[in-house]
Amino acid sequence: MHPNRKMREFERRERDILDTTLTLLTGEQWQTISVDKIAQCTGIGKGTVYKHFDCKNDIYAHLLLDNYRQMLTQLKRLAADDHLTGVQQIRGMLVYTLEYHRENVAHQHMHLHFRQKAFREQISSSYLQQLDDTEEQFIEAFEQAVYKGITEGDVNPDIPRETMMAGVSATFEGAIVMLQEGGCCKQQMMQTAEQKDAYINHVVDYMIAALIRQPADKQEKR
Amino acid sequence: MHPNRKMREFERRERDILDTTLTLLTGEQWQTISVDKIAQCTGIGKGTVYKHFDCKNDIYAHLLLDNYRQMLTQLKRLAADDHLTGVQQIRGMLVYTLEYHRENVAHQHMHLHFRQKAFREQISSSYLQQLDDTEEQFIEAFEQAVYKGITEGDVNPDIPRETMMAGVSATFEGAIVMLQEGGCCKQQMMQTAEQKDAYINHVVDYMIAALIRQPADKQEKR
DNA sequence: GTCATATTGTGACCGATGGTCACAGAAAAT
DNA sequence: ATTTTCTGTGACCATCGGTCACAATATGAC
Repeated sequence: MHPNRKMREFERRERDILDTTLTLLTGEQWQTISVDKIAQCTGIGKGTVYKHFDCKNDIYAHLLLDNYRQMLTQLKRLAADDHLTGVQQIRGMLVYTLEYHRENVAHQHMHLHFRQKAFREQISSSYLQQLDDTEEQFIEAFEQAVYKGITEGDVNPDIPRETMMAGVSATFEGAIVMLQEGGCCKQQMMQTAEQKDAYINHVVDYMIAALIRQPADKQEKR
Repeated sequence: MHPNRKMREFERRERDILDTTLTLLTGEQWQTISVDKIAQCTGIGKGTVYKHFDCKNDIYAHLLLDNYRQMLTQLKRLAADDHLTGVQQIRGMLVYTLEYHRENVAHQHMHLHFRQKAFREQISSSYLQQLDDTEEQFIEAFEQAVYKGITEGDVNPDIPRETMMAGVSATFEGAIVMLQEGGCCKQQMMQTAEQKDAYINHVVDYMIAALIRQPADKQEKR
């Protein structure tokens, strides 16, 4: 009983650290939050934090992983919903994920941090692998919906899979970058929630259109 | 004569700092390069560096600006080339810029750094403005080519400008992220130059096709 | 209840880093 | 030759991520 209780307390402590960090992240940037501050706000010593995480960025990685898993659950739910057509599933996935990023600025920053080589190289390999695995599952869920769309005759089956995935994932990744407030040159373009919503709709329309369009080589004259 | 000579030496010194930094960047990441190291490798004192740049990241911003301007020159050259159709100009611009990122890993990292809110908030406002201005000019050159493509009947004029630019810029921005080695989940997908080249071609095809395709709403059934 | 042992939390400490500034030394002016 | 101006410098500071010897607490034996 006792060792079990200990373990639960240890895990509760870890949750505390993560929750505290999340709270701090609503008010300031990751870079300005020191480990000492996290420890103090959690009400523990700095050394204790390092009993739970190997390095500062592992805390960040853990939070990101939590978010990824939450999103993945929703994506899988969409993929399993047979009331929807493939294209509707695709649209639902894209809109859900982009809106998630829009609503959760801290997550936006985490995601972009994760794309930095230096960050990926520093976090524990365990976190790196889990994060990559989860992203892989995003893609699988998406491709499943695409396949459904093809069998239903909506998605164009002639688009090479590489071209399609290269385009869609790039557009998606870029949209997250562009959704940042002041994250791009046209600062005034992405301030209000309405503007961001409009942007999400445009970009999703663009991606959907790319999936259902006729093959490009019949139209383009080089 | 003397004050002039002084000024020239001062500027030469600045070039030295930048060149040294660029050299160091081929071997290690920006985060692991200390200002002290830059100063020592340039053969000057650390304090002198801060006579030229207000903060460490300003050096990075200056290098990025140099690259942006170099690219802009080429884009403008393409936009002014009347031997090319609008679509050819568009393709040239996209391929050139993406290949520039592919060949210049240091620039890739600079560009992604620039997308981070923390970085944009720290660098001098002068650099921020110049960088944003230059990006704005990228878009102008691109839109000029698109307009040419429309008048030539290749680019679909019915695509709402917002949808088009939202999609293209997102795809473009995302492609840069994806081009990173180990920058995304499928590590093995983007290692060799051939793979990256193939990726660039796919993603450019995708973007071009998006510009010349028929309006989406006539195809999609919601 | 007491002592011995094991486990876990802690904050002083370390090395490194970005940034500052008083001052030395060179150049210009007189 | 002397004063004045200006520029380069590195010692210095504050901060931060990370470590570890030790303290505090829990566990177990008798």
